[in-house]
Parts: sequence; C-alpha cells; structure tokens
Amino acid sequence: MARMEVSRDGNGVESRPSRASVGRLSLYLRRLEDLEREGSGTVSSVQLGDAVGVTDAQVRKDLAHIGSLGQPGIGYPTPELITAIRRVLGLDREWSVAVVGIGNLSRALLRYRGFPQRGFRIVALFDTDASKVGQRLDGLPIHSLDQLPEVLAECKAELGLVAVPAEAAQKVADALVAAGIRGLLNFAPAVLRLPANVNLVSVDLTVQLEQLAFLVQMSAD
Amino acid sequence: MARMEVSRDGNGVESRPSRASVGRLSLYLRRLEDLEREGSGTVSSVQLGDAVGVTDAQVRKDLAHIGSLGQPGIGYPTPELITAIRRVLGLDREWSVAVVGIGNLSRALLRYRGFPQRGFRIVALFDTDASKVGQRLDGLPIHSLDQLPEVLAECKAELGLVAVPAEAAQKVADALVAAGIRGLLNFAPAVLRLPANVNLVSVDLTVQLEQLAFLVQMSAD
DNA sequence: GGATGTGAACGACTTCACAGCG
DNA sequence: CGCTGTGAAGTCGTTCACATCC
Repeated sequence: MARMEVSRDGNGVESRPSRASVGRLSLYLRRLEDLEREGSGTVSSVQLGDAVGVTDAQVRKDLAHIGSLGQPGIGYPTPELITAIRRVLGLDREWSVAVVGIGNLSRALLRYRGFPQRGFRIVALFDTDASKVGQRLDGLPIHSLDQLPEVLAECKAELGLVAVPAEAAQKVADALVAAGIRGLLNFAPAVLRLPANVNLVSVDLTVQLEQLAFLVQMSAD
Repeated sequence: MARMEVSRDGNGVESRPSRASVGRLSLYLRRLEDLEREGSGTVSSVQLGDAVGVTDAQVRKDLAHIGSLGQPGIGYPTPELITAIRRVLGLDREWSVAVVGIGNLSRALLRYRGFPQRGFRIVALFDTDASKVGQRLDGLPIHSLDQLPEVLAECKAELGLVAVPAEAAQKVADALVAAGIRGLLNFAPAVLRLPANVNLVSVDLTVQLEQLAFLVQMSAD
C-alpha cells in the first residue's frame, strides 16, 4: 500500500479521522459493500454522499483521511476503497466480544447478523441470574459473573458488551477492565468511569428517545 | 456580537440548546432525580459535571440555555432544575409511541422501565410475521402492518420506533410518516429518508461497535 | 469564600471554491 | 468535461477567565 503514516509533529499529511468521521466511514462501507455486490467498480463522492445523507465535499474530506485513492474524473475504485476503510476501522481482523447480561437486548444482539459479518465474534456470555447460568444460547454457555476472570483469561475477549441494569453496570465494567478488556460497548443507562486505556462507547436508549422528544417538540411550530 | 436570535418569551436571550447539549441534559436530569431522592436541595455545576463526565463550564453553558436558575455562591435548586430540564426536553407531557417489528430488541424496549418513567407510553405494536399478529405482548395486541393506518389513526401515536430488518426499514418509515407520525427512532442499520417535518434519531448498533473497534485499534500502544 | 453567567479565545468540524488531473 | 484533493472561510461547540452576585 501507500506509506506508514503516523502524523508528523505539526503538519502531518494525513490526520486521523475524527470521531464523527468514523461513524460516516461505517455508513460508506455498508453502502460500498452493496455497490460491489451490484457490480459497480467505481463510486463518486456525490453517489456516496447521497446514499448516506451528507455532502460530496464531506465524503471527500472523510476519504482523504485514509489516503488518496480517488481518481479525478473517475471516482473511487470500490474494492480498494472497501479494503482501505476496513483497515482504518480495524475491521481487517476479528474481534472477540464478551457479553454480560443476557436479557432481550443481548439476545437481539446475538441474533443480529451484522456483527459476525463484520468480524465481531461473540465468545462468552455472563449473567448473575442463577436460572440462566448453565443454559446455552446459540451454542454458547452462560457463565456466572464470578467466573468472568477465568473464562475471559482463556477466551481472551477484547471487547465487552454491557447489557445489565444501571445499578450493576459500573461493577460489571470494573470486572471486565480487571480481566483485561480493551473496549466497552455500554447499553446500561449509566455513566461509566473507566481507566484512560479502556475505550468506551455508550448507547443510552433513554437519551436517544429524549433527543427525539426534544426535536419533535422543537419542530412543533 | 449581539445578533438577533429568535427567543421564546420575554426574558432575555435564550438560544436553544444544541443537539449535543440535549444529550447531556438527559444525563443531568437522571442524576438530578437521584440527587432529589437523596434529599439534596441544591447542586453545583462541579457536582453535575463530575457525575456526567464533563467540565463545570460545560454544565453551566448547558444550563444557561434553559434560563438562569443558578444562584451564585449556592448552586442550582434541584427541584426547579428538574422541572426546567423536563420542560425543555419535552418531558412535561406524555408521548405515545408505536413500535414496528416485534423481535428481541422491541421486547427489550417494552420491558425497559426507563421509558414509562419518563412519560413514553407504548400504544401500538406491529409486525409482518403472521405468527405474531394477533398475539399479545405486555397487554398490547400485535397488529399486522397493513392495519397501521387505521390503528394509528385511532391511537394517535406521535413517535415511531423502527425495529425491523434493514430491507424493510424505509417502507415502514414511509408508512409511519403517511400515518402522521412526528418522529422516528430507528434501529435498523439503514439510512432513512424522511420529509423535513419528521424528526429522526438513529441508533445504528453496527456503527457503534465499529466506532469501538476503531478506538481500540487507535489506542493500541 | 463559593459558585454562577458569559464574552472571548480556542479548537473541531463542515462547507466553499477552485486548481489540477484523468 | 467530470471529479478529486485541499487550502480557506465559515460554523459550531467547548474551554478559559473573570466580573458578578449570594
């Protein structure tokens, strides 16, 4: 490929994508995979922008972060772009995920085909509920929470998915961190406190619904 | 730079909270409700900031959007602040919600106590699956999708929750919009296209998980 | 003293506009 | 000509610093 890029002090040529940009890269990637299936060899920034709901300039800026693949007058070569985005997002490898809290939400996530498709492999399940411990779900045994250190030491999950009630969330997060997890996807309606070397993405459904209520109220002329 | 801003009523210049700010207001509100339960009559911006993980200046800016309730040297009166935030977010009323796509995700949301607590009432369920139609879930009957116009005309749901596969999402969204819905919370991994007068909040789990993968990969020391 | 409210500086992200290449 | 890549300008949001008030 191109070059080893770690931004030089001051004026690096390629800055790393911003957080917002990363979200859009995911969306581009999804669209690109569809396009490739449809046999489209190249895409323009306008096409991608339309599909994702952003301007063409925004698309070009986002894609500039990952190197210059575009050909003036032509567009971007679909397969190369897919590979490049996958690499930037860290999807050119497998990620193993541990899930804590086996309720309806976790079941929904386990059944969701998008995850394995993108290289996320769920490798361990945990719950405190004694009636669930020992059962199997999609071929995986449900472990008790206090088995977490041993089980995680063995299966080496890098990501943790927290789907427990708010009261239990911090405790669970701490246990996962202690077991060496590198990142958490939190669904509990709670603000988690983690050491700086552990990454966190939170999906707070109440907050999202309240955002919507706010927007609707605002747009009530 | 005193630009003419559109402000509601008489007292002073209140700009509306930004989107990001609204998310934080939700978090403040949750914390404030806890504090009130604990009997705390006033809060400082430092306390709130610590609880939510933002700076005190950020808290003050956010709260300034909703009027000046704070008392220098004292802090903010908890109950008044709660009321004010509720009003700004549109939580001083009930919202009726229709849910389309009755899978594990919807079941998780139906069971989630945070929603009714905040005034979100689920009033109708829809699914295409003939084996589900006619069944009841938490006391509510599951309707077929083509009953959507009639049922929604009667129960007057203002918000729609889309929890169907990506392929069906746009069609469902269109149906909800046609039925007069004012806002959508979308869980399908798809970019929806809606008329400007219908609000949209999307929760794309794949995107979130990919964000996490990116962050973890980036922080690989 | 302790805490708010807020201009001003700062930084991050987006849009614009256009040079330049295929 | 169409489309990319990118400085420049613009916009938005956050942090700072401090006057102000209890």
